[in-house]
Amino acid sequence: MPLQPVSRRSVPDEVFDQVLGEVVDGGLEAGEALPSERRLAEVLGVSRPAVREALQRMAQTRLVEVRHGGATTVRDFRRYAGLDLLPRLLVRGGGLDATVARSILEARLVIGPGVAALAAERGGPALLAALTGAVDALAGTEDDVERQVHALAYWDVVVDGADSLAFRLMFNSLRAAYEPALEALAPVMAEEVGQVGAYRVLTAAIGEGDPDTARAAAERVLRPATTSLLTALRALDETRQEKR
Amino acid sequence: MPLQPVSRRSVPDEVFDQVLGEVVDGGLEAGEALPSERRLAEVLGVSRPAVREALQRMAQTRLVEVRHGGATTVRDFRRYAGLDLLPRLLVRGGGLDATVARSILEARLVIGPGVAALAAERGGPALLAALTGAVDALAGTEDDVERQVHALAYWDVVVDGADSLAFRLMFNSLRAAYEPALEALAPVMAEEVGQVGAYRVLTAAIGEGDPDTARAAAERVLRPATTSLLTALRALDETRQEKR
DNA sequence: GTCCACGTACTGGTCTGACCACTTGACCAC
DNA sequence: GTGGTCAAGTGGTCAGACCAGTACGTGGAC
Repeated sequence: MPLQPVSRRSVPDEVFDQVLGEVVDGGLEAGEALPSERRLAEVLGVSRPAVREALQRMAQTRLVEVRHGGATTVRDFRRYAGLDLLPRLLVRGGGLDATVARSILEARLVIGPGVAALAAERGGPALLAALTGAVDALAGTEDDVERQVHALAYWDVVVDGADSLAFRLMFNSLRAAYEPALEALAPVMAEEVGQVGAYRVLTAAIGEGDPDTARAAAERVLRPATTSLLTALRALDETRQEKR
Repeated sequence: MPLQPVSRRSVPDEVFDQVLGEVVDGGLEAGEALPSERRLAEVLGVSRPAVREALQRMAQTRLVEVRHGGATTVRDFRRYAGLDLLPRLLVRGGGLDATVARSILEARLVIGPGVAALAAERGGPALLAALTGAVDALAGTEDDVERQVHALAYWDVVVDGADSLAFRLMFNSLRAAYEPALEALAPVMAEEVGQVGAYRVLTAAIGEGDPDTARAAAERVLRPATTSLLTALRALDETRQEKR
């Protein structure tokens, strides 16, 4: 049995999550005013510093605007929130949000080839060696979860090779959304991470230093699973429509 | 003279910025331990809650790891930080960081066409109308700063049309990095935002609903300025090399 | 009557000091 | 060695106080 570290949620964490939930799940509309810190503290049965900490974190994420002397108001997260909010929006309301999942798949399909092209442009022998190592690790296991971990590590190397901070940070944010669901996604991602051959082709293309070839190879890695997942999501959506 | 709202930096803000600076500008390496909250409070001459608030915000950004009972340690921001850190990294150390600026331009060139393609796929007459309105606004001014604002608003509409939360959040993060420097960038961006014709072509392509045409049109909008800016950045870099 | 100044009652901002909960590492008994 | 114990240091939380800024009603000046 894989023992898990016990999770100890702090009081401000709890408050943060509750307020966040109200904001992203629609309990509080944009422009609406939050209760005062004192009032919130009273209602939630915690101290004011705890509430304060949570609200400051909300402000940092651009989800609320706090004005000294005035009320703290909710901002439109669709308009202002950053990519770091993605994990939270993906699991909105219990299960995965199909719309959000779709958007992540689409984004991946756009960004992956772009990063691969940059990596091909900039990478040298060292990058090729690192990629080869990563793909060997991928080939060395049969377990779907492990394969996903190795595939993620592979892309990590690609992003490093692209030598782009913007893409690196994007990748970090996307990974933060992806990793928690990694085990649950094992069955649906098996198709993709099992294609060791496609990864080898991509590796060779990047190694050759030709951006266009690398772009195409990356698309060949990502496209199949993306398409079938999008189809599955659409079917799911239609099922839901019928239920109404 | 354009009066600016006075900036009232709060104490935790100040602490946050200082610690953030230490972390991203290399004063503190990844893995290193921060001074204790009490010690930091003493050294900075502020109360412990103020320090605490700042550190919690650092933790939220995945820049430090705080462990109850143990020391707070610095994490590797290149590996864990999200896209929301981009603005801060762009202006590292006084001026713009050329490497980071380059990466943003490259990312823009990858994402813009991708978003345009999605918008073409999904948008209807309403999107076309909104885009036309945005491009008309762009055409209606000669001022380079205003043009940039309108171009940004235009892309905002495109992103809306793509109906993708992931791209929307990415756009928000990138805009947060771009907007503060908007005025400073007016001269170098003039070339791009002055090409009203290219925007009209893009608008028409999206309106027609053909993803590939839209992708190509978006690239024609973004490519020229991207290329010349990248060249300029490279030249800048070489100048700096020679100075050494 | 209209308008503006002002006071009041609220909001968030900050501090102090205390105590609890947890981790670490040294020490000690086995 | 192994495991238990304890003290010291760390973050976690709280209560209460006071400062600083904003919103709004009320009054007086015109």
